[in-house]
Amino acid sequence: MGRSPCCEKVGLKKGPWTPEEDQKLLAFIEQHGHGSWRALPAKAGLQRCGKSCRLRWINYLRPDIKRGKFSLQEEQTIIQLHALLGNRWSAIAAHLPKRTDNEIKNYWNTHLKKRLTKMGIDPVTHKPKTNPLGQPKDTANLSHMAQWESARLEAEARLVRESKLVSKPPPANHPHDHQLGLGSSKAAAPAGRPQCLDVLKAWQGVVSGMFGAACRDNNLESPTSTLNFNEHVLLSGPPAVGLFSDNLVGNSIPCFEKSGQIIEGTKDNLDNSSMPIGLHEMTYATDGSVATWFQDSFRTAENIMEGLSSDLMICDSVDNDHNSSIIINAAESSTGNVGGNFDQENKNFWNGLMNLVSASTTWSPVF
DNA sequence: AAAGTTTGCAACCGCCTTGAC
DNA sequence: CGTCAAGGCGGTTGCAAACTT
Repeated sequence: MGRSPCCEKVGLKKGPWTPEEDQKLLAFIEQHGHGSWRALPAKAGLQRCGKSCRLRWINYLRPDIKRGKFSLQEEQTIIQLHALLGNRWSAIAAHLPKRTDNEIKNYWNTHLKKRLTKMGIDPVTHKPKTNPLGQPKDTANLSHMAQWESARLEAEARLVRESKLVSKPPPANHPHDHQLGLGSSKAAAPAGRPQCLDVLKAWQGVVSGMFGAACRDNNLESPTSTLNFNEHVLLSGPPAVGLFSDNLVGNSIPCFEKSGQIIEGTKDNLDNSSMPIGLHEMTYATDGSVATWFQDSFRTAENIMEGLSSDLMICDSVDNDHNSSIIINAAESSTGNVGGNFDQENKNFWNGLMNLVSASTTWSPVF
């Protein structure tokens, strides 16, 4: 005994839609709206079940759909949200205007999941994969990943807490028009949970908590537990403090500006084996000895903290292949703790640095 | 050029939630 | 409160196109 079919399927067409069918459906909905999907096919003269019509409209025919390649920002958003929400595609789609849940799901399965796997990150847990001995494959990247993961868990806990306080959902922007975020219909929704929750904002709150007032006041875009710094633009607009790095596809490296003075940090500078940072020049290794560069950059940052507060860092990616988290690794280097845990001392350093930046500078990104 | 394999994605399937009664 | 229909969602499949051998 199986469940009875959702609609009478005898004689109904299945498979790819023809242009004629598309035209019929489009014309009918434009004229009458869809109303009841079950009743629509007969009215529109289609030999399809209502469910099929609905899917075709939602995923393909709607006029407000953006098709084609996903931008880097969209990719980042998907990965970030997936880290927070898991396979709640409709909730993820709610944060990506003009993209359908089906398209996002397909893109995840065919592109992003593979990319994370290639980077040694489990796309399900968003944690570094382990070898048969239970050790992470890439210990150098473990510490900050662990921290992201910690922040992610904190974000989820925060979501739950906040969800008990929020009662007024923001307007939905997705054609499915259902609850967002953790409100997915398949989620185990606790009583009083809001219908819509901006998980990215909640996440940003956690990140700002981690990185101090500078981040908190400057609307930083949030990293996820899954990715390294150099996949993120942790800056959204002036006044701001920036961490900037090259991304996976090797885009040119942004510069920073303070009081009209452009701080050079372009690819050309890097290619010339030096990276001017404010009044300080940070050298780096071109031969792949990134750790050395981290230490150098950290010393520079440390010097800044000790008295040169008028001008501040920030770092950049040296080598795409290393996918490294500059600041955290630099902080680790400061304590001889490279590859180890990002401990309280490092956190204190980081928070102090960011507070200093916040107090003394106003930076603007220059692209 | 042909055969085999992989990839990308549209569409389907079945389960779940919601709302009306 | 229970039942049922409809819609929504996520997992999976099927197939065409692209790629490799």
